[in-house]
This record gives sequence, C-alpha cells and structure tokens, in this order.
Amino acid sequence: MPAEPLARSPAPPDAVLRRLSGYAPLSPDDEALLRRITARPVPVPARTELVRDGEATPRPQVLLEGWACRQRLLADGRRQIVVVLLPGDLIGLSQRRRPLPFGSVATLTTAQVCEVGPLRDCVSWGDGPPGTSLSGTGLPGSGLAAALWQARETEELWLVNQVVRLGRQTAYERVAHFLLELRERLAAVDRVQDERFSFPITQEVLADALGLSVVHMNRTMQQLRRDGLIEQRATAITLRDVPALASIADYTGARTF
Amino acid sequence: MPAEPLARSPAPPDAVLRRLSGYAPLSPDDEALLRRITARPVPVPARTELVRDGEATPRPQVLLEGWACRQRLLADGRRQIVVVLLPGDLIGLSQRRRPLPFGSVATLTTAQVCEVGPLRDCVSWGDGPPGTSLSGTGLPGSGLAAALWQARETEELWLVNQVVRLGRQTAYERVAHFLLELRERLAAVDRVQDERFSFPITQEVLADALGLSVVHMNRTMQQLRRDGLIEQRATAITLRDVPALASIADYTGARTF
DNA sequence: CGCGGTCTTGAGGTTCCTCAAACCTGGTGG
DNA sequence: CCACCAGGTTTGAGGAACCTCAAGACCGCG
Repeated sequence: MPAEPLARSPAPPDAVLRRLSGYAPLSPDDEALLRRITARPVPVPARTELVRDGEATPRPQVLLEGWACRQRLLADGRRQIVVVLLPGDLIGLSQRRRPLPFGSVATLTTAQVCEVGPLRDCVSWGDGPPGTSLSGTGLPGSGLAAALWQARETEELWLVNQVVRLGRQTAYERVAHFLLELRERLAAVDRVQDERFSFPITQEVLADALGLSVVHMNRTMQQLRRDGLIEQRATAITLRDVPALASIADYTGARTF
Repeated sequence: MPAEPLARSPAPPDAVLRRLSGYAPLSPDDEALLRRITARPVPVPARTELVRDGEATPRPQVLLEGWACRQRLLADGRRQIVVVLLPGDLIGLSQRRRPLPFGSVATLTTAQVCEVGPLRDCVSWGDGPPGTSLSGTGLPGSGLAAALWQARETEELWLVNQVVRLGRQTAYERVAHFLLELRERLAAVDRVQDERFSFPITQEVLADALGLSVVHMNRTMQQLRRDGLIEQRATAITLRDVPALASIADYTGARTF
C-alpha cells in the first residue's frame, strides 16, 4: 500500500488483482506482474472508443476505474450495449485470425485504463482448463493463466445472461436481473457496501443495455423504487431487498449451483 | 471419400473437418486425428439433453448431424434458446473451475453426436492467438489449436449477434438476421445449395430462439413469405433475396469487414 | 379413421414505443 | 446574482408491436 495519504476514496487497491485472484490462487510472481503492469493507469474521458468494431488485434487493456461497454450500432442509429464493463475487467485480450464484428468498446464514464500488452505475451493460455499442462490432476490449473481463462468463461456467462434477459424477461425483470449481476460483479472487486454501490450511468445507457426505450426505462425504475426494491441517490444505488429482486428476476448468480 | 454407394443424401463428409479447416490450415496429422475421433458417431433422438446446466466438466462432444441448442429455462417455464448448434459445432469443450449456469444443451432433432475427449487432451490451446508459441510471427498460429481457438471466438460472435437481435431488432428483422446467420454457418459446412438449406425446427423452437411467441413467429414468417424473401417447403427453406434480407436485418457476417 | 403435433387464424389485451413537452439540476457567463 | 443552457429525468397521450387465449385446419402416422 502506498505511503502517501491520497484521499481518493474510490480507490480500493487494484481491481484487476482482486478480480483475478478470486478465480484462481495467484503466485507472488503473478501478483507482482499484475501490479507492475497496472502501475501506470491512463485517465480517459467518457465516450472514448477503446476498441474499434472489427479490430482483429485490439490492444489489450484493463479497466481500473470507471465504467465502459461493448456495443454495436445499427445503421439507423439504434444502439445495443452488449455488455457493461466494470473496474477490473479486461478488454481486447483475445486476438483473432479474422476481423469479426464484435462491436466497439467505449467508456461510459471517465475512466482509468491501462495497456497490458505483457498479459498477452507473458501468459500461456495453455494452462487454462482444456490444456494439457495440468490435465493429469483433473483440475483446472492455478495461477494467472487459469484466472484469465476463468475470466473469459465468466464473460461468456454475462453474455448468456444478457440473452436471457432480452429474450424472455419483462422490463421489470430485466432491470432487477441486471442490477443483481452488477452487484455480484462489483462485489468481486470490493465495491459494494451494504448492498450499495456506485451507479454512474444515465437511463439512456441503461435503456440501450436492456433493449428498452428511455421513457420505459424511467417508468420501470420508478416502479422498482415505489416497490421499495431499490433506492437511488445521486450516482449511487442501494438494493433494498436482494432476495425479492432475485426472486423477481429468477437470478442465478455465478456462485450459486 | 468412401467407396460404398451410400445413398444418404445429407452426408457431406465430416462437418467438423470442414468447419475447422475453414478457420486455419490443418496439417495431415490434424485431419487424421479428427477423422479418427469422429469415426464412430452415435445416433441421438430429438429432445435429448447432451449437457446439463451448471456442469463444470461437460463431456466434449461434436455434433455431426442434426440440430441442437444451448438453452436456459426460467422457473415459470419460459425458455430462451441461447444459441442454435449446427452440424460441425463443438459442445462442452471448455471446462470450468466452478459450475456456471451456462444453460443446458439439448438436441432439437435426431442427431449424430460423437464424444471427442481426445480433443481436450491432445490439443494445447496455448497455440491459439494469445499464446506465446507463435507470437513472434505476429499472426495467430495454424493448425488444430488455432482452429479451435477461432471456433470459440466465432461462438462468441453468435452470442453478440443474438444479443443485438433480441435487444434492438423487430420480429421481422430478427428472423431475417437469424436466417442469414444460419445460412452463413451452414454454408461453412457445405449445406447450402442455391440459397436453400434444411430447416428442421418448428416455429415454437424458432420463437424460443428469437424471444417471440409462437403466434407472432408464425405471422412474421408469413410476412417474409408474402414479401417474397423466403420460401419454405417441408423441412427446407430457400432465401429468395439475400441482399434484401441483409439490408433489412442490417446483417454483418463473419467474413465481411 | 382417429390422433398428436404443428401451423394458422381471429379477437382482445398488455407491454412497450414514439412524440412532445415540462421539469430539474448543475454549470457558465453576463 | 440571475439568466441561460445542456443534459438528464419525468409526465402525458396516443399508437404500434407483440402477447394470450381459443379454436380451427392441416398432416403424417399408427
């Protein structure tokens, strides 16, 4: 921990480290590498494009502070946010043989971002679950590679959740489900206190994430407030009744099962 | 090609091989391995569960014939099909440290399935794009590992497509978009002739995939037929005007860009 | 011939959307 | 200090898209 009395309140040390160590035990070397790599974050304003759509070889980056999203725009201007990215999330780690229209990545708020090219070079993904290295043990490997693998699996889970929300849930259910997912993800990087967390996005963004119009988004949020399920003040939100929300949303977190 | 005059019309040799070799050049050894592994397909009836939801270590399988899907069920019976699986698609290749609610995998039609455990053991995913092995060349590696990697990337693309369809497109657009995606995927395994391909699923399945009710699904298909965009006979479908469909759906294929 | 599964049609209702305007809040400049 | 503005939230009203319920038609199959 730094000795200087930096009074920045929203700076729980190193979101990435927290995230990844939650997936697999990291060796001191792994931790040192991560700390070194993320030592020089760069401030980025809101609405900045971090990865262009169709880039085959995006620069590997990590989001240390602030929110971002992966999104796709339709020709007529409609926007769908595919997934919201939170502190500790990795961006552009996987390269492809062919450019694919995965959508662009852009910041939603001012953010702290860090290039982590070394992660791509230093880490052998071969240690991830399907690899040979540890297949003898029958268990996924440990260390940075395993954690990165698990992070990728988790990202896929978010996509599945998003599909279910958009395909088969009502507006009310969608918001509840989405809030619970955010809560779980933010808790993993120590950003939830008493079911309360920072919520720095506009209803327009929320609407684009959940496939709704701004107006309906607004009315749905009001309903949740009236029902005593959430409470919103300034740029923070409190989930007043997590079990009720979970029941409404049919929420199955990553830890359940 | 086999010498026996097997009159089975829908048996273009080895969908997996076609799929994977489209992603990266395969060595003769790779091809031999694939052929050997998929030599003994097992027939499976429709509506058979291939992977249970939440399984951490699913058995690696490959779909050689027929259609399947990854789906998630809500407590009240609503079903969302997350992704449709076609001949040549891989199932359950990635294992996880923790069981995650990815949804179950089930056949939609009678199918030919093959267990491919060796793929998990024999292949070092470390040769995939983010690995060290070929990072010196600046290009993703070649061979089976690279192809498997690319297959995984492509699956993620299907999820993104699905999110955009469900979140921001009308029923009409969704169907058009979905049909174009199927066409492209089936073409990759040589199952499209003159924009015509087998389409063995009911409107109920289609509805569950596209987040619609059966009734509305039906009316939407009728509209597409009336507009001369598609033609359906028995269990096959013909796309009569691909450019028009692409324009309606704002379709960006995997090859475009 | 009857039967189950699928497709189709009709009618009425709900959810969600669009358009439009009002309101609120924080910041800026006169 | 106040007028003004921009961005965001809130409200109202009417309409479009989509849903549910229910029944009938079709079709392959035993």
